[in-house]
Amino acid sequence: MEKKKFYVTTPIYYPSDKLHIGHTYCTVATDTLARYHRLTGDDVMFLTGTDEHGQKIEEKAKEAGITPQEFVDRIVDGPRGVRDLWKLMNISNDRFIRTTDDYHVQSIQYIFRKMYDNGDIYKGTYKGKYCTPCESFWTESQLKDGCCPDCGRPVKDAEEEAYFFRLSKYADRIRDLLENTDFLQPRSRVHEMVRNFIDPGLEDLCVSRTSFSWGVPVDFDPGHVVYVWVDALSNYITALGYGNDRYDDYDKGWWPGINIVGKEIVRFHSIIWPAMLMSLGEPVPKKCFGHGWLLLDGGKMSKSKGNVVDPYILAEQFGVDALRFFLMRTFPFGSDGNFSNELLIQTINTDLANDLGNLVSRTTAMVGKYFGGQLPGGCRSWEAPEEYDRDLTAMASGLRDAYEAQMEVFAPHKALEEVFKVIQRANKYIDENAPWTLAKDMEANGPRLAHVLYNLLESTRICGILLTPFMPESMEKLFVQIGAPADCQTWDSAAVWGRLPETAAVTKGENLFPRIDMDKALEELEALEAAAKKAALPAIEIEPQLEEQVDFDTFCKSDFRAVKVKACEAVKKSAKLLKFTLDDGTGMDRQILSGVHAWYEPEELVGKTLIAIVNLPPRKMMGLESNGMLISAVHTAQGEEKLNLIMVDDAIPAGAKLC
RNA sequence: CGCGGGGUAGAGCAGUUGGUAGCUCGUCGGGCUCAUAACCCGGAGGUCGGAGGUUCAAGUCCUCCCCCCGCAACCA
Repeated sequence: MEKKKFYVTTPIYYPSDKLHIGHTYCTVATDTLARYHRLTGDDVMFLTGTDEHGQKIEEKAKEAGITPQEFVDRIVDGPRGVRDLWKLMNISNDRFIRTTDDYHVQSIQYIFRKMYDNGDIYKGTYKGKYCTPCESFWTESQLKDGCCPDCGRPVKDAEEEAYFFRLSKYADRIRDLLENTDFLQPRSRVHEMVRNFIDPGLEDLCVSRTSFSWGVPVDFDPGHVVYVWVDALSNYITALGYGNDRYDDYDKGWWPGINIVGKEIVRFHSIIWPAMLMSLGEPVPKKCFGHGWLLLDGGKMSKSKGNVVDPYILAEQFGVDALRFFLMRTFPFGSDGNFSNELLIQTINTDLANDLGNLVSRTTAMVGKYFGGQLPGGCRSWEAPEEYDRDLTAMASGLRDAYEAQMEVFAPHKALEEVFKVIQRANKYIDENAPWTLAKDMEANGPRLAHVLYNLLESTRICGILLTPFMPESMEKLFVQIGAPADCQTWDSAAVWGRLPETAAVTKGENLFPRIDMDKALEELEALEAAAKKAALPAIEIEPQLEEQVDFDTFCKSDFRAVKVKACEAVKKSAKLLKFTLDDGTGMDRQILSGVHAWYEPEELVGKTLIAIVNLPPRKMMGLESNGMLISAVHTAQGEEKLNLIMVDDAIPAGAKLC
């Protein structure tokens, strides 16, 4: 029998900035789903990628002084870029599409032309508010106080020639798709879409731009580039080979698939995307699932707020599997959730360290301690099972079905809850049997003890299989520790109690999930985040040069002299000021105050030859008189101001004039 | 009346078709010692935002009001 095909996608992310924990959440969720389906025996295709065109990226690249292609290459393929992140997070995507890939561009042109040829794309006039200096069109709603949101200058009505997609033509079919099928999930999003966009009437969509060039060119009308959403949404089929020769999976029946998306882009995926497919005469996706957001302090995380969470730091600090698990376990998929480092650590400690890790640790330790790492044959069965024996085995035996029911309705958090009920039951089972008491008389109780430990191993085996999609690496380690061979790690075996060989070789290895010291970890995180923030700042910044010129005579009025430091001390009650006593060659000591204590200790300056301007009018600082100013070179490094006093060769006599 | 989501123990959250209000952390007390100062049991703590209504029965359904948060055409 041919395997069932399961095609699942993440959105393609917009690489205008580094990806954050929210992108990671979505990708981990999709990965978990893909791994789950592979486990159940489906033939899986898992796609992710990047959406690389558009005005914003064009602008960002310009700011950075590189081409848009160089810019996206850096974020996608560069160090700690998109691909690195997915590698780190152990994402098992089969394919990675970039909208700048040749084959995709070829397909987009094919798709655009096909929709044009069948009459669904037509040439019209785009009317909007135009900001001339920014060369940008804005919608009414984007305007800030009626002005350009970028530069704040007034906008004017303007028109440009553009192509439009007959979205309105498909309004009824889209409404039917949303209201009368289970295409869009969770159901609550349906109402939102229908009320907001279908009810007021779908307008035709402007699908080309002439105001910028970083996009897929409309091949039959130079000057126009394809609207990024048409470009982006199509990736789900171009990656299968629709309209190109690179792949032939579209024809092999991989489409339709399932689109997992964030709630903010449900609109595009549940209205525009199906309409495009209808226009192309292709089937709409099987499902569109709009998951919720991770919030920070109850609000949205955003670059502008400066509160984005870096997945690299968390994965490196706590482990990839722990982070993956936390994301899937803590937040109901489909609604928003509040992210915090405390919650992350707490979840790791409670579920992974205390419950699961400790269960494996104590079980394997006892098998080692009481039976030398191998249970005796015959331990699988027991003549007169206790109530709690039956309870544990019943729960573990039924776990796979309960888990499956939740996974099938996109509720990974509930699937995990089912697994942890069994893990908690197993911990309790240890107490109920008190193996350490049984072990006191091995002759009488050895067989019973072996049976108890077998039940525990078997329970962890079943849990381990079902946790594999969430924490693939850790579960591999688990299987080694409990001695479960490959045929005891399968989906089928998870539904059958007693598949673990009685005499499996059990080894107590490293702790699977070490307990985390909350206070210490939070402190370290804070330091890491601060360091990352600092590293993100420009390495060196210098003051821009003055445009205004100074005439020679004016310049010559400044009297710069070499001066020698005779004495130097900190000014009392001042954090910055140092008091210099200087030899300026006149034979009279000159006193200058200078705010350089942050960079220099007084004693290290004594004897140095510095440069000062000596004909500034005297000025009082902290009650002391300063006669002139010491000259320094100033710049900013990683956001921090740096200052270097100008020191010259000590052979230069005090009072030498600079000119 | 733009649309949507939310307001449940000190904190953070679950509560599917209405039927004794649960979970994690914290807190208090007890047990155990195999284990990662972990595990197991028990207690205290909630008029489920407010008001009204339907019902034998409402956190759950209906109406009105208050508060918070998102979205409103290129932020998962």
